[in-house]
Amino acid sequence: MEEFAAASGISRPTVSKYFNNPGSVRPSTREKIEEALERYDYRPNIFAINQNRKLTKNVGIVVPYMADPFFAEIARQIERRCIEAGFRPSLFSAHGQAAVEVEILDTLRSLKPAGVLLAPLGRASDRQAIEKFCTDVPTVLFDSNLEGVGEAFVGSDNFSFVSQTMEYLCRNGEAPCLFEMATPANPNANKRRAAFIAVAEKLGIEPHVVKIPGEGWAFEEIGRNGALDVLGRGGFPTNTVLCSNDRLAIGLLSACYERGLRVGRGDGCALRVASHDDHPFSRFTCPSLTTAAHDYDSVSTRSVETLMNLVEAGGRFADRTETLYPARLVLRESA
Amino acid sequence: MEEFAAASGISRPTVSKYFNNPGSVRPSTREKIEEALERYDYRPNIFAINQNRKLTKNVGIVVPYMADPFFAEIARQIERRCIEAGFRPSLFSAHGQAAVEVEILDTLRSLKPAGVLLAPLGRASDRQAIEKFCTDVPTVLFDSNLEGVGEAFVGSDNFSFVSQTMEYLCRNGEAPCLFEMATPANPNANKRRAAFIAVAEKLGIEPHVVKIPGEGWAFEEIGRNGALDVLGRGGFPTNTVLCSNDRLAIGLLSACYERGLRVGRGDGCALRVASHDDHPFSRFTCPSLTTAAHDYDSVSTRSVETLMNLVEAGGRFADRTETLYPARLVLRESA
DNA sequence: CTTGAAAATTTACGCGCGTAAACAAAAAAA
DNA sequence: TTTTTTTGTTTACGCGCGTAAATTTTCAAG
Repeated sequence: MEEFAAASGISRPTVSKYFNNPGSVRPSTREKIEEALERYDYRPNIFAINQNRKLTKNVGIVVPYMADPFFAEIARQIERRCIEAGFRPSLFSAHGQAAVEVEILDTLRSLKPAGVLLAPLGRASDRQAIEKFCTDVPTVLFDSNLEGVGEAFVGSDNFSFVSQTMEYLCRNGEAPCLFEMATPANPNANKRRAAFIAVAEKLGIEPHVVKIPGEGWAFEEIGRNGALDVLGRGGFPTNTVLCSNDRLAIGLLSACYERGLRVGRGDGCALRVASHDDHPFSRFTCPSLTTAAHDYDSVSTRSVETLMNLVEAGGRFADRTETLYPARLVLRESA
Repeated sequence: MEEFAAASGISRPTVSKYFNNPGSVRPSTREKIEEALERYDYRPNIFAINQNRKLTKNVGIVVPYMADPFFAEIARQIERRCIEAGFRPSLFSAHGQAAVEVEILDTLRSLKPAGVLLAPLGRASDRQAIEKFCTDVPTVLFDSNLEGVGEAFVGSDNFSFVSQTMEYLCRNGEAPCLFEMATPANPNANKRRAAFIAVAEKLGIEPHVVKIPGEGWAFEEIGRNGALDVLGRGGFPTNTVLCSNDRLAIGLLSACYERGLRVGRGDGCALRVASHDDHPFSRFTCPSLTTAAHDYDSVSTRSVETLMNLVEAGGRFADRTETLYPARLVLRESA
């Protein structure tokens, strides 16, 4: 930087100031620096920068399971918005394992990030470890909420998801039963079940819940095996099934196809199937899946905005806010 | 570190040596340090470390499209192996965009990584930018090869993929046509077409290639639209279709379902469909997809091994090696 | 033209560690 | 025990930058 400053005819501290915030120097000197920047391709050493700055421009993004395209997509959007905001995001996936999640938080700590956007594993998470982390590093939770943990939460309104799919299904046919994992990994699943029961009560229908066994994040496999089992034992209690999430539904549809059970809302169909999330592959299932879509855009935008505000506020909010976005019903062929 | 060294009763340079390589100090002093490490939870500052080390322990992992679970999975495996080897991997996705790929390489440069594992976008890549990068940073290419770029390549043997699926299909029914994008993003697609033609010649069958339009990485959508188009114009030239990759096949199966075309090898089936990659969702398509599986394990292991050797060799190999792993045929219901 | 604020410059320090050199101590070999 | 080798210690420097204080220059307003 010493040499580069000499070459541009500006003093090093001013050049340093420029790289911190190009707008903080006089336009004439800014031009001089940027001219020199085109002649020599100098770039400040990121390690030296981060060593001296009290607050780095790093942010961590942690998702529970990157092999789920839903998380890949939301991570992508969040990543870009962070870059646009002038930060350097680092992306991590817990790969469905709590131990890895803790490991990531440890790695993150040493990166001294200005803030972290964390979508926790949920039930499986080491809650204590995450709480501890959040007291050290300004953290915004997204997608999946851990009550009271982190400075804020941004996610989807599970009640909106379930009420929309249920009302649609009830309007056009038999009331649905809920198809879900017995011990869901994700807290959203619990909220969806609660919403299912509440909405059923409101609509005056009986809340059948079909619980299937399984652990981990191989939801398609779990959904498929569970559905094969249910179908083998006499089938579902209703001719309409509402899946807790799309990945379970993908497994269910695969099982129905294998059993020769026609899914859809037309004549000759034995079962209607709907779900939640609008997984990127839901358009390509057979039949295509009627589902409730996340507002990816709002969630990612708001998550990043919230984190930026948090950073500016010095890492703490007076009180923990929860922002929930409603679903958008996507009608396709399965129901 | 000064304080920690004092607390452990060892000099700072020795403690520094310990963190560089715990085995490089005498067992008795190692014990002392690790004892102190349990009392105080000291961790060296990563930025200060990287600033001073000539060679960092960082490695970059770059994939073309993280929302493809295939890449998410292989990235996961590579990531873990790097950690096991004592390195600090950073994961990046080009999200299908060449500009982002170049941006990533720029970011990577400033991380001064010991090495980089790069799965390039392929045809869309800015070849010059990548070549330039590879002269600056020791790089091993994986999954998709750019001839002559990087110090080594590790991937799958496309000929093995195609010959296995074709021989299987021809043994049990009509010879297949190849279903592929007109301008494939990935160089593997070109190798697979070449293999298709070569194997067809060997088997004495006519090499029908059905090319469909489309750009980008939304393969399912492209496959679906292409297939709908083909089916609308009188269908495929044969009753057996070999897709260039599973994601196209997922789109094709979706189109067939919509058109009421029964896919499979049994009676009453109009079409057999097979493919390549063994995409994580291929087990859950309707019908489940017969395909050729990558040897994930070997590719990821070998990629990391190769990079480690490269780093030890000082960043250059005498000659560029290409390691190809054969496919494993996975028989399911679609063919 | 004067005045005062805004912006640059000069000078200087320190971040937390790697690393080299010279030396002392401990362990292994003779 | 003595010699050799290995391992630690002491001392010292520098990496590339952020940042603070004191000073000077620049620019806009009066």
